[in-house]
Amino acid sequence: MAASTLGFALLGLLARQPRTGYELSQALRRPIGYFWTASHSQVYPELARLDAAGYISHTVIDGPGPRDTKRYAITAAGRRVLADWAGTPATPAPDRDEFLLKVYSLWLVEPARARTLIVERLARHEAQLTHYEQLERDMRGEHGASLSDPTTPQFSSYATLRRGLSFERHARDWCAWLADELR
Amino acid sequence: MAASTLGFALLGLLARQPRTGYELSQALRRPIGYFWTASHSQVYPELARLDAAGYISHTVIDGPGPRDTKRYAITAAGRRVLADWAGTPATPAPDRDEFLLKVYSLWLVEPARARTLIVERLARHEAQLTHYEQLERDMRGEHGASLSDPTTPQFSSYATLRRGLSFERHARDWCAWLADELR
DNA sequence: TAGCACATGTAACTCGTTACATGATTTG
DNA sequence: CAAATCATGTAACGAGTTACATGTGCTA
Repeated sequence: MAASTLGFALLGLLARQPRTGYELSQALRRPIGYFWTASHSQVYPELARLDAAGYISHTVIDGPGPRDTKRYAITAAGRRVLADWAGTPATPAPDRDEFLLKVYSLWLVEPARARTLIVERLARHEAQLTHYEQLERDMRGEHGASLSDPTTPQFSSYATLRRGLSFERHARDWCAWLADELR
Repeated sequence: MAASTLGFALLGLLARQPRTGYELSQALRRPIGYFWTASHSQVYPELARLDAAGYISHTVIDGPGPRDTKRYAITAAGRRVLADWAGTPATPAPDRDEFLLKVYSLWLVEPARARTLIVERLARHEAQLTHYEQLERDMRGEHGASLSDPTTPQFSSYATLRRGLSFERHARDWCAWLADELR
C-alpha cells in the first residue's frame, strides 16, 4: 500500500510542482540526485503504481513520439502519505562505500600510487564543494527570507544543500590528512 | 573473472588473516560493516566463486553441524587482484540516503515534530562518535608505531576509522544546526 | 543529415534481503 | 531444557542497472 523509497522521492518532487515522467527522471539526477537517483526505466513503472494507488494523478498533454506525454500532480492522499513518511525515523540503511573499502586494502598499494588516488579524490570533493557554494549563493539570492521558514520547500532544499557543503568539507579535509600521511 | 565488490570486501579481510565463512559474515558487521555489509546468505556463494577462481583456498576443519567447516586463506593470485583493485579509482556509486530524502520533504512535517526527528538523529551520531573515539584509543594503545606506516593493515584500518570520526562530527554538527533552525 | 533532446515504455540481468532448512555445542 | 551461538547452505523476492525499442523536432 505504502510507496517504495523511490516513490517517496517522486512524491517529494511532485509536492513542489507537477512534472512529466521525463522531467522527474531528469530531477533524479539533480537536485535530488545528490542523495537519490533512479533511471527512467525505474521511474515509469513506479509512476504507474503511484497513480494506481491514488497518490498522484495525470493529465495527457500532447508531445512528440509514439506515446502520450503525461503530466503528473500529487493528490491530497499522496501529500498525506509523504508527510507521514517524512515525519518517521529513517530505517538505518547499510552504508556501502566502495572507496572506503579500497582504503581498507590500501596498505597493499605502493604508497606513491596510493597518494595519487587520494589526491584525485580530494580534487573531486573540492570541485563538488565549489559547485555547492555556487548553489548556495544562487539560493540566497533567489529566496532570502523563506530559507529560514521550515514550512517552505526552499527551507528543506537549503537544509540538504547545507548537508552537502558540510559533507564535502569533511571529506576534503580527511583526504588532505591521508594524502599527507602517504607523503 | 574479476571479483565483485563483495568479493573484494572478503579478500580485504582474508589478506589480514584466514577466517571461516561464519567469521567473515561476522566481520562484515564490524569493523568492515561500517562501510560494507552482507548477510551470510550472500557470503557463502561468493566464497565458492572466489575459491573456483583461485583467489582463495580452504582447508576443512572439524566443527559442529551437518556440514563441513572451512577455513579460507587468500592466495597469491587473490592478493594480486585485490592490490590491483585497491589501486584503481572507485567507480562513482550513486549516493542513496533515505534520511536526506526525508529532509527534502521535511517542510510538510510540523516543525516541533521535525525537530524531534533531527535531535534523535543527532544523538545517534553522538553515540557513534563516542564509539569511534573509544576504538581510536584502543588502536593507539595496541599499535602505536604501525599506524603511521602505510604498508601495514593497521594503517588502512586507522585511515577508515579517521574517516568515520570525521563523518560523525560533520553529521552531528549539521544536525545541531538544523535542530536550531527548527526551534 | 547526423546527432541530440524530448518522451515513454519493456526485458534481462545483478545485487542484496528475508525466509527456509539443518544440526551441534554451550550457557542460563 | 530452552535459548543463544556456532556453522553452512538454498529459495523466493525486490530493487536497480543496462540494453532493447520507438518515434518526433531541433540544431550544427
